[in-house]
Amino acid sequence: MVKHRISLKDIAKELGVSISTVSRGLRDHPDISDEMIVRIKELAELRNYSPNPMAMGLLKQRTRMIGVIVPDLVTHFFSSVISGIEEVAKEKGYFVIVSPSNESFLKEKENIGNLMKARVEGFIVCLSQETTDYSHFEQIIEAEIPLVFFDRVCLKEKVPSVTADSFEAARGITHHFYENNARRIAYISGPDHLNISDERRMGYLQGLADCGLEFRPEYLQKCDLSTASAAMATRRLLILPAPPDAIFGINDTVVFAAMKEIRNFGLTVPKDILLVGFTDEFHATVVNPMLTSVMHPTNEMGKVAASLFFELTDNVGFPPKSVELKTKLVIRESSVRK
Amino acid sequence: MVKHRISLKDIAKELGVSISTVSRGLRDHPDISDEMIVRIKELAELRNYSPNPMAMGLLKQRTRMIGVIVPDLVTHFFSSVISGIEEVAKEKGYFVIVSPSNESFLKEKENIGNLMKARVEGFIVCLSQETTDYSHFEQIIEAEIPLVFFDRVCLKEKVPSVTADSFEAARGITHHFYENNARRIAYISGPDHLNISDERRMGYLQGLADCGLEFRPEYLQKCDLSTASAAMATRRLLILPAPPDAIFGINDTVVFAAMKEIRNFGLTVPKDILLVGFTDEFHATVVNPMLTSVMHPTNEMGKVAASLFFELTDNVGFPPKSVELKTKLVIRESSVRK
DNA sequence: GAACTTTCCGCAAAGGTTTGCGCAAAGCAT
DNA sequence: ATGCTTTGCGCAAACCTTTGCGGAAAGTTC
Repeated sequence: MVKHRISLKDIAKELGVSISTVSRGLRDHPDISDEMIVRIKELAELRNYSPNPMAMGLLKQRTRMIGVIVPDLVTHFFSSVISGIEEVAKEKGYFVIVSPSNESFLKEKENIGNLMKARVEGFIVCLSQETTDYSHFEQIIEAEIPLVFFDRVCLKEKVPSVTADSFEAARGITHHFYENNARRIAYISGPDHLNISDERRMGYLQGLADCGLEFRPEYLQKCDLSTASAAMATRRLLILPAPPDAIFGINDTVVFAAMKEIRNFGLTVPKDILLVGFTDEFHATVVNPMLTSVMHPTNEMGKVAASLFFELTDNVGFPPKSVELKTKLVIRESSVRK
Repeated sequence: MVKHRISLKDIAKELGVSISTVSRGLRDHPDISDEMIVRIKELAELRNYSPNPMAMGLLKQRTRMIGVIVPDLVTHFFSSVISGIEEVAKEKGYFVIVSPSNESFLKEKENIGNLMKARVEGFIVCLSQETTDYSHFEQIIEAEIPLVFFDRVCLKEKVPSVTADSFEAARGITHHFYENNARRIAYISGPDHLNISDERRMGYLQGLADCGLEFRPEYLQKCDLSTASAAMATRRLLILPAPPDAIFGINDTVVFAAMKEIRNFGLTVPKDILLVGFTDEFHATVVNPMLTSVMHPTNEMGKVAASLFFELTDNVGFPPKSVELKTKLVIRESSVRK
């Protein structure tokens, strides 16, 4: 059992005053004399007093905790978004509890249930790839608990969100491929219901149309964001009679897996196939050749998500905002033909 | 403000019984009749009641939260360790609050201060690379709060810990290099005060001695675990009059940075330089050539750390345990010469 | 000197839950 | 009928902090 922690009662007893005097003294209440305030603060400091958040929480019905649900931990993308969230949250005196769903719908629901039980004051969420049923979010909305989505979002008419300009980014990639003499351009997508999959697919189609290229269904392959299924999607492209001469994937991890498969096939990047990813992970510059990728303003995404969150507590009843941040294509070796 | 949550009082009022009856009924107390228990549970379920953790916490001085401090989020290593911790913690009805220190001593201290304020029931910690002053941990020990270290550890005589067999692993790497005809073997270390740095260095030295190779100080370069300093350490090796023909690094991220530097230098792996890393990240199989690395039983490390944590609450006063887990060298292209 | 005002404290209720202990009613033994 | 035991509840204290409001003592005004 933990040693007894110092409470207002202990301070009060030692100073020979009441608990309410100590409580007010620590908060510079005008009813308390300056002399008394000094005595109280000095002793509190000496005794290493800090208020008990459970008592405060019980009284004010506040935990000062925000639940953040991400589908994956091990990417710079999410790490940087979380950093942005924490920066804004900390300014407001809030904790962030990160709960990875590991791309599992059931785990996502379970995490939300657990965080509800822990009485977090609200949620900032990026959907798992399996999530198509949003009823667990409807319950949060129903309970009037603040909720914000980022990157992979849903219920935009009810919940504020911050995303990236995926459509334009995918369109830009397709243009970039075309400008590097690629004519058989493929896209390895994720699950259809994810807004990022769909927006990138639409951008890809628009890009093809822009360049006067015909859409070929066999050049649009899906995977479930695992490296194994990404490898299989790549294989399906490579064994085509007229395999693609350029491929982009829904994120860098998918493209890393594609890169392995291309190499296993005895082909080389960029000579045989141009390659581009999304999210610009650290390893984009480690792999050989270095990977062209779409850089997201991830830290800003986190900050915007947290700002939207705090705006919610101030502005109940306003229509939810949707913020779209601009991305940038970082061109490296993998997508350039001399 | 959040809508009113259902409390025992509400259930009691609706059933026309007392709060203590409802409280006991929900817990199958023998003083409460079976009939009453059924009525109470049915209504609680219908009203979606869940106990308020702040009230419980105030009463029992428990938060059911464990603070987990890791130096870095974006590696499969830490992600998998955290998974192991969470698995055991969840079995015990506990939450895990993950606080990354981002390899910063000050951030580590701040995180601990914040988690103390949040009244987590204890800590499971992996040291930041900057940590040489352990007074913030001494304070935890002093307060009789459970504390366990993993991977990068300190205060082993006071605090239970779980590590990997770094000495044997480094020794094995050195042997492996030797068996692949490397004779100028280098090690890119981390900060000296980290046990993993030191143990791997000792294993390296032992391995050199085993193979009848002379230790050359210029083949032992240090970095601070950032990719920039890893690149510089690599450069210092490459510009030597007799540069190494094999290099291993303290972790995969360091080795990925080395890989880039070697390529920038116009050299190739493994033809010119054999390469090996630690922690066997996912990208070890993406990079070309695929990287040989030391695989750690990370999920088990997490489970052992959490088990040690819960043992602490049961067995106060016992000498702290030190568990060392076995690693495995996964041999791939980067360290094999035909 | 009396009446009124100001200063600077303290009491106790409240948040939600657990639990020691008390009590009324029913059951049982003599 | 009486006395004892068992059953099945309820009361209220406790955890820690904030805060509305009350009150004693000092200060001010007439």
